[in-house]
Amino acid sequence: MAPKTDESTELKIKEAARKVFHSKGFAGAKTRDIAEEAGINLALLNYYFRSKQKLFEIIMLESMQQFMHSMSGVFNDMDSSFEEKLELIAERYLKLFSQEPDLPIFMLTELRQGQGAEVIKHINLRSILLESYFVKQYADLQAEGKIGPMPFLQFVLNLMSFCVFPFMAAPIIKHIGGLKDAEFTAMVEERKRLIPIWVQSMLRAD
Amino acid sequence: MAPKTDESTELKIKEAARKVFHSKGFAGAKTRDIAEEAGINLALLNYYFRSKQKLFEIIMLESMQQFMHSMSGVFNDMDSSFEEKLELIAERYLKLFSQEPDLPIFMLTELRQGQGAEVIKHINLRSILLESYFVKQYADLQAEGKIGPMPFLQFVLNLMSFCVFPFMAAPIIKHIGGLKDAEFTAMVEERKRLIPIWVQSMLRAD
DNA sequence: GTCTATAGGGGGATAGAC
DNA sequence: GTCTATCCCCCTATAGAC
Repeated sequence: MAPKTDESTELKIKEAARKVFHSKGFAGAKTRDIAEEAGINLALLNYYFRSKQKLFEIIMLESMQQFMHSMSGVFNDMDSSFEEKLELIAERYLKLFSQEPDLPIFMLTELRQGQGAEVIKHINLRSILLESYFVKQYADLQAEGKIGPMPFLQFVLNLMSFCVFPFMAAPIIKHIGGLKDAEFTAMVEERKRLIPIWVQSMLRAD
Repeated sequence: MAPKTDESTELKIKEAARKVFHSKGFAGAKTRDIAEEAGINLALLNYYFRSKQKLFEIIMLESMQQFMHSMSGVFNDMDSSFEEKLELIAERYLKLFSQEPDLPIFMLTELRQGQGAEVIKHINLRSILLESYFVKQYADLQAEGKIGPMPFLQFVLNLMSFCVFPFMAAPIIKHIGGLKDAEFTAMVEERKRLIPIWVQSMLRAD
């Protein structure tokens, strides 16, 4: 076993903070919960990250980057077609959210309340999305008349909602559908295949 | 000015609690905020509703019922066709969420954390949805081969996500799209028209 | 019913020993 | 760098006057 260095402790705390913040949100998370989850003392948390607020901002920023990193790679890949990108996006996001099921609702909740509202400004989300190669491919297809006139914003909104919503609504879905975890996973798996098909049919609809 | 009766005060408090809980969630909401919002003293809140927890459960239950009341009426209407129901659902939900933009994320967040998890069991969501006339119409259309084999659960999931997601992601959407409130409203308005079209095209896709 | 005042506890942060 | 002990504020809830 390696000796406990600064960095390993810092990582343990961040990992614990991520878990607790994601599942309980900023207001619901207690620094004592985080310390316990990390297997360290409360005082040590403040030694590494001056305050709960600072720690939160780091977690929030990294969560956001994790979210976007999955995206930007695909969005700017010059070697994949538009159709292939649809498959890649569904594949990647559903996989990410299967591993981090609390991530979507955490981010949307905190962005809407005061806590994360600042973070969004420090990130060039807009340019990543609207100046990507994906947008160009979309515009080209529209110019060629191969897809309908749906505004890109509506299109991305729909694509994202297909990926994100099942995880946000997971408790209700399991309850209504009477699904066990394995069946829920199977449903998500099926969506990986269907989302690109659905999206394409919508693009040709109006 | 009418004299302040019991009921008017109780209503004022509930109204204030709804606002504060919806925007901040259970953990983030402070009883002092609610009292101030209601224009009454903190002690009075506990006089009417023994505790924050009890008050929350009432708000949660009523929010859920509000959500489902919009739904069940349409779902069991014998006089409207399947296609008409799609239009009614989009129309009603987008209108509801335009008035109560915090409602979706509030409910999904609280259902996923401990607070609202119990409430879901006291409501026959499952029967309302899965035993509705809407389901029967869906099954009939499938039997006649007029729509594809998409499982009803996936279908409802998609329909709901179309309505709900724009409001949950509103801050990001406004930021990315550079939309002012009026433009956001216009986008939602356009979705009222487009959602039924999109859904129908998906149903014929696979 | 409605208020003021306050008890009681929980949670964030720090002092200081090791 | 890590711990124990503790401060202190804020929040929920109640006691008691009106």
